[in-house]
Amino acid sequence: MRSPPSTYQEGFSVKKLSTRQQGILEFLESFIDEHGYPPTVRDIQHGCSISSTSVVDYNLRHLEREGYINRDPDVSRGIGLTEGSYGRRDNVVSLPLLGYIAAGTPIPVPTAEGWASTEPLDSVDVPTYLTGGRRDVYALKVKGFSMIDALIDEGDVVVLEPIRQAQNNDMVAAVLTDTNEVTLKRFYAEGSRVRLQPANSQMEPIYVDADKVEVHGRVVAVLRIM
Amino acid sequence: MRSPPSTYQEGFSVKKLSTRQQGILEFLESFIDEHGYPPTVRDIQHGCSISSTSVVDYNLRHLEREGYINRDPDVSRGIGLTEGSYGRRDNVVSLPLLGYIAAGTPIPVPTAEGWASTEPLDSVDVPTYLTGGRRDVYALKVKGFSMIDALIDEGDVVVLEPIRQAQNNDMVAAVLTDTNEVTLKRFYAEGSRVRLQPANSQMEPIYVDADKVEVHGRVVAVLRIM
DNA sequence: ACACTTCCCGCACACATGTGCTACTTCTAT
DNA sequence: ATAGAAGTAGCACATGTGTGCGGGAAGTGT
Repeated sequence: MRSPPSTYQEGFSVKKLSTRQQGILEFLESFIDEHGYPPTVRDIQHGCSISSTSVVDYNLRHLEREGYINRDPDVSRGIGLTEGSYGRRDNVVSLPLLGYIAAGTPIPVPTAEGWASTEPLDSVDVPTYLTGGRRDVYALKVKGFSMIDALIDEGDVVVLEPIRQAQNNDMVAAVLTDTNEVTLKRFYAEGSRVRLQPANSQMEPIYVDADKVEVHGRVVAVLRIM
Repeated sequence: MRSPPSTYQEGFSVKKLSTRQQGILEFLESFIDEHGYPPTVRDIQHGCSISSTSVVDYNLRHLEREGYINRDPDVSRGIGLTEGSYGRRDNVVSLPLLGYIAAGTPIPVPTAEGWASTEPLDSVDVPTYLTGGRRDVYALKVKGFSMIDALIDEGDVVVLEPIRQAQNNDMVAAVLTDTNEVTLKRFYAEGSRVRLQPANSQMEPIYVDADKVEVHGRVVAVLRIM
């Protein structure tokens, strides 16, 4: 929200904003938040202790050129934050929390279809940049400590995109059909069998026949509250 | 969204809206959605094919009296939908992304005060349940792979609450003042010295004098995009 | 028919508000 | 130093915009 459009993933190519521009941006945000409509140039002037409307205009032009805001010319209060405020609900998506997943102590898979047809226990709001705009994404809560090897701890929430066919190196929720165990591992297809690789070199990979494994989803994000 | 505020419960007092008022309400909604700011009386006039501004005003008064909208008198575009559109961002908060943190390769701490006075590089929207409503929370991006032992991977974003005094077992961002290294570890006070404990039993803890350590923040959440 | 309410119309006043103009200050690089 | 760029200041003009006023049209009950 504070950065020009696309930069988040890459690191940040943020052109520096002057203190005043930063201040205007913050004022803009809180004003809209408080009033429900954008401020006028003079609102900004007084709110930011600026002595002239033209200075506000000058800096607003700057902010628009840098992509922080949109302006509608000749329209009173015609200022909008680019990613902001109004569209912000679009930056959050509510995911169904379908159940628990663990490695060591297997949890029975509710239905043959996996969690897909399960009633959600709860729901979690996550920012869209975590899901990358994918559809039908769901969340599972990690139970037990046996998946520390995958950098995932008890209580973590994993966000999964439902897939049937994994690519190598994907971290997947896989069901071993003969034992009905479900586990989070990295996936590697090796001929007729599949290697399920922990992330910790201290632990041994699991090898199973390809037809004994069902991939239910691929982990796209992890959330941990400590 | 279409029903008047509190009166609805009681039953009756719902005065029916005229077609025109219904239309104005819908126009209001779509206009705000499209432009990011409320319409003027004249915008409504043209948008709803009304021949006079006073008619719009008349109906707006009506809508306000019935509780469908709020108006700020003498303020251009000072119209707001009561239940609407604006107040639903309470479940997301925008945190400043203040910089990087790593264990192995120490990164110079910008100022003696830590990141507190640093210009944010970017910002990250996170759901409020991750911060637990704490104030002054900030985010750091993890650089380098040397913190896998703490279940934290390269590129993860850690959310920190600024604290000066850590409790045992807290995961903290700690600065070793003599080498100016900053690291994420679990914190244990042991007499006059401090043990900074990795989460991996394969790795040795760091022992330092208590006065050689500055705790800057406590990790309250971790985000990982895979 | 009558009064009465609700709703509509056109207009115009007063102020709100975006923007252009000119001049001045501060910063920055040569 | 010095020139150019970036930022600040004050003002004024044209237009945007909320609101009030007199009056008309349409429904409603008696």
